[in-house]
Amino acid sequence: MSASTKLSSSVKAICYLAESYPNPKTSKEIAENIGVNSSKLRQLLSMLAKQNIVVSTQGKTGGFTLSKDPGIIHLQEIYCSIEDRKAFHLDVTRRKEKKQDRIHDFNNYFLNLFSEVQVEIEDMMKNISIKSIMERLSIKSNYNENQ
Amino acid sequence: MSASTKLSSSVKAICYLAESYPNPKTSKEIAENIGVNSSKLRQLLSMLAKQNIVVSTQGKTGGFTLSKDPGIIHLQEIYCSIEDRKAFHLDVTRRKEKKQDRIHDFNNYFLNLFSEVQVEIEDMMKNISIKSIMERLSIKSNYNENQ
DNA sequence: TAAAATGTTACACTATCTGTAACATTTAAG
DNA sequence: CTTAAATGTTACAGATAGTGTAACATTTTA
Repeated sequence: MSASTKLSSSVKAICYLAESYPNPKTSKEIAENIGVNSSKLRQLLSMLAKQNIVVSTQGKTGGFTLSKDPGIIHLQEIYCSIEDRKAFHLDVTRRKEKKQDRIHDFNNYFLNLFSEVQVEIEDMMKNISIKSIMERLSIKSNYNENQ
Repeated sequence: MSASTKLSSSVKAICYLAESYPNPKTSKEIAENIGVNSSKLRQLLSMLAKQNIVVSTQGKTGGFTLSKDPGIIHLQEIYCSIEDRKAFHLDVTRRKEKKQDRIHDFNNYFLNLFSEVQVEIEDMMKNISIKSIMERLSIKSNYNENQ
C-alpha cells in the first residue's frame, strides 16, 4: 500500500467514525462505506489504535470508535502512525576520509535534501486537522456533541 | 526510473559537465564517472538538451557540453525537464451535481493536497542552484572562467 | 459453547522500476 | 564516399514493489 493510499484511506475511515460517533463500526461497515478492502483497512485501523487515535474492541459486538477530538487529530499524526519510516534517522555519519568517492558525497547530499523535503511535507500536514477536512467536505462530526 | 533517481543522476552529470567545461564529454565518459548506465543517461541528457541546459553534438567527435551558467540552473528546472508530469494540470473540473459520491470528493481533496505538496517541493527546488551544490561538494566549476 | 469481531500473515496477480541491449540516425575524419 | 563513433530511441527480461483477497488465530460477548 502506497503512503498516499494509506493516508487517504485512514482519513476517510476516521471521518466516517467521527460522523457516526459514538457508535462503534466494524471494519466491514467502514470498508464498504469508504470503498476499500476490509482486511487492508483493519491493518490501518490496528496501527491507528496503537497510537490511540481510534479504539478497537474485539468480540461479538466489537468494532472501531474514534477516541480523539477531530479538531486535534492532524494529518502528520496519522501519517506517522501508519508509515513506519525511521523518522529521519538517516545515515548522516560524517565520514572523515575524503577519498575519491564523490558519488557517495552526492548521495549523501540528496539524502539530506530529500529528508528536508520530507520535513517540509510533514509541517504542511501538521496544519491540517480532520475537523478542517470534514468542514471542507461538509461532513458533520458528532464527536464533540457526544463526549 | 524514479523521479529522485532521475534528478540526482541529472545533477551529477551536469556538475561533471560544469567541471570539465568546455570539453564535450560522451555519455560513456559521464556514465562511468557518475556510476550510471550510459543508455539511461542519454535519455536524461537528451531531455536536458531539449530544454537547452546542455548541448549535444552527434557524430564521431560528438558529446555533451553544458550550455547554461551553473549559477542559474535550478533543481526545479532540471526536474521539469526530465519529469513529464502535466505540471499540475489536475482534473479539478468542478462538478455541480452533489450526489452521493463522497468518495469522489475525498479523492479530489487529496489530489488537491498532493498537488499543493508538489508545488511546495518545487519551490524548495527553485532555491537550489547547481552552483550551490558544487560549492557544497567542493567541486570547481570551469564554466564561468571559460565562456 | 458458538458466533462475530479484530489482528496478523500469506499469497497470487499486477504494475512499475532497473539495467542492459539493440539498432537507427547523424556526423566528422580519412 | 565510406567508415567509425557518437547520439537518439525503443524494447525487453529480471527484480522489486503495490494490490486485492483469503485464511486463520485470537478475543469477547451473548
